[in-house]
Amino acid sequence: MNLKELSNHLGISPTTVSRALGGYPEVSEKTRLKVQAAAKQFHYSANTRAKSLATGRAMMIGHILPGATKDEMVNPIFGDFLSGASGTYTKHGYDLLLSQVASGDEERAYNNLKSKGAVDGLIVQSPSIDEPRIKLLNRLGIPFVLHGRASEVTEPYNWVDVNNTHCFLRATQFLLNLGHKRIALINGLEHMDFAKRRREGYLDALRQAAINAQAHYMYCSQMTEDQGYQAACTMLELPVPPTAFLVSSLISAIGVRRAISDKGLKMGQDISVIIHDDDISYLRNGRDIPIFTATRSSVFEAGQLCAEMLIDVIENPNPRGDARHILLESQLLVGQSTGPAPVA
Amino acid sequence: MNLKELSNHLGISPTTVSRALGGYPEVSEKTRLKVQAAAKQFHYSANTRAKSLATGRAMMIGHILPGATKDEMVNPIFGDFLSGASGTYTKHGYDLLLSQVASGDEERAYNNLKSKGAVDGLIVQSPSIDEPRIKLLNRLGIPFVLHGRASEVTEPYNWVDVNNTHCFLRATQFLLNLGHKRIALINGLEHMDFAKRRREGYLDALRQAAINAQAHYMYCSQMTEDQGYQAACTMLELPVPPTAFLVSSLISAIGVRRAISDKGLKMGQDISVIIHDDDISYLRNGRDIPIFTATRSSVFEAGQLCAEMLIDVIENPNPRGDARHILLESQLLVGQSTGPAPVA
DNA sequence: AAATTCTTCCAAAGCGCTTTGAATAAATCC
DNA sequence: GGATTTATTCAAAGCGCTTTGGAAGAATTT
Repeated sequence: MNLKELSNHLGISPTTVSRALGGYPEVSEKTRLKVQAAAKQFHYSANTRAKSLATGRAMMIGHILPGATKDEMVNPIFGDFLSGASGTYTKHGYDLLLSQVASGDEERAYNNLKSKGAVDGLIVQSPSIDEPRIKLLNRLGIPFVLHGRASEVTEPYNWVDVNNTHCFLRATQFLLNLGHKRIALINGLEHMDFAKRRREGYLDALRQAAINAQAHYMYCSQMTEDQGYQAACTMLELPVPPTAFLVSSLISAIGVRRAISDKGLKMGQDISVIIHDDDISYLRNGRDIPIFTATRSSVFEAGQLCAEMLIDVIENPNPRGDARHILLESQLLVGQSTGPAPVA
Repeated sequence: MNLKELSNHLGISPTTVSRALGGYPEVSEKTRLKVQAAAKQFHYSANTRAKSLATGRAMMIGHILPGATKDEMVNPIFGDFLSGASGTYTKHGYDLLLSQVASGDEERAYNNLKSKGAVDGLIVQSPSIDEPRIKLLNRLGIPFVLHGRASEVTEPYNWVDVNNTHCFLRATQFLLNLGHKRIALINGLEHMDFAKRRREGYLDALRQAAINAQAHYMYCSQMTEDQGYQAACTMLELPVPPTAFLVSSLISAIGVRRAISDKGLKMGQDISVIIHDDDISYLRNGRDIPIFTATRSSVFEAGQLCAEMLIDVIENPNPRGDARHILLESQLLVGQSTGPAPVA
């Protein structure tokens, strides 16, 4: 059933039907009700493609899925972030287009997305320190919101980010207050912006406590269970091993826990661990009492916020062109994985 | 730049330009090359909405994201499955529309998706034993492929599934051969089809070995770390605890491992564990030697296969209407989590 | 050389919607 | 009561593309 058929059936012009359904004022209440009833009865809803062709608005937001090959890892936060964003889109009448872009092919892909008129805006995730996509998208004039920030990029852009530096500053201080002096940092890939900021927070806290940072207490890699395990094993083998770990992800921390227990040590007693917890739905950090003491910030909510910001940017483009920002603070939740530094 | 502008620029009619770019034969090689060059130069690519309005094909596949609320868990396999599917769509010129549908609202939502003409087909995931969406989509006449099967649904539908029964039959036999007699099953939610099939495989193997299944050795729940932990704790507290666990997911198994080590036991020695491993990119089951002995089947590949099947269904609708099926077998990989049953 | 077939190109219709500008009917005014 | 508003409704154009049905010119046949 399309507009024409529906209007024929009702004996009303397509114009009026369209207006009645669109909520325009220049149509009497009587006809509006009649039209709405008929639309419901026949399960009529306007064809998206025709509608957006006529209006020039795609009513679609693009998200980019990294990795065209199996080896490129899907970010574990991906699902929950998407879930948050998607709910917001639905509420505002937008749909979500998921596009896979091979790294290196961004320019062509984004250009294409724009010229095809497939999306009204984009969400960009996992920025590196000098994220090149910002410049690219600004140049192409595609509205976008970045989930995270890019320290070295000076041009303006919209972002939603967690205060990573402050999170890790607090987490480190928490460990210092428990008497830990040898604190290790198991972080994400070095060129990622969040990893850089977390390291800064960690280093700031050490500096304030007049403790020298040690290179062999710092590790950067993909945040997998296995990498966490390897890193922790290596560090626990050191002549002077750390007494506490600061871990950038729950998944890595699971590996760290495995290393600790393999070594016959007890987490929360012999070795303390603090993680950053994205509050992923399928990877809850314990039930009542968190397994890991954690700085927590929900990635689901971040998805919602990014989506809302992007819709706002699309629907109310700022004439002055200044960018929107949201900086989230995280909670510091005490769990079972931290305790006073062993006196040994 | 749109078709008209491009054709004006070239001094060629829109018709010819469209055909040249579309690869139709009724255009000379010379003009085709000219057109292609100009298209590249001006970054022209056809407006998706206009194109699909004209052709009647959306060139879009819908995936449904469960859960409009934060409480509904996002399936951990979601990202990798999507990644596999998405790559396949891109290769075939399709895009992926991700839609969030509140449970209970399916009928309206699917109907809408269809009448809006937003998608050419759908992928349906996580079927329950009597999955009602099959009937609904068949009735609506929307092409779809189910990832999984629905035991109690008799009408035809297309599916891609792992041979869950056989996987768990083999896994159980593997444990039996190691001398285990008290084998526990920590499974997914009871109404899920995969959970039912895995239980069947498990029960079949026990029956063949003339072992009576024990209700208190079987547990069903969401497959989270915490649930795995709780279930394992409970069972290890039994007067006669199991000597081996069969676990439906790597995530639950991480909880099981935690329970085992909390109890002061050693996995692979005191207690054996076999899991089903979906080979998720961010949750690799160890590096060289698997941590957990596992039945492995890549969900990334399943995504690819579902996508290919759906595109085939859309592009070559079977006049006889018979359904397509792919049944995948999994590998049984031996890792560090299994060993002979303790003699005690 | 005229008739026929290809080859290559184009004008125009149509996909299903929104929206502008105009027309009609009803209501208000002087 | 005729002129002017106001409230409703509609016809038609247009969004950017594909595709049908020709048309013009070149190549082939008789």
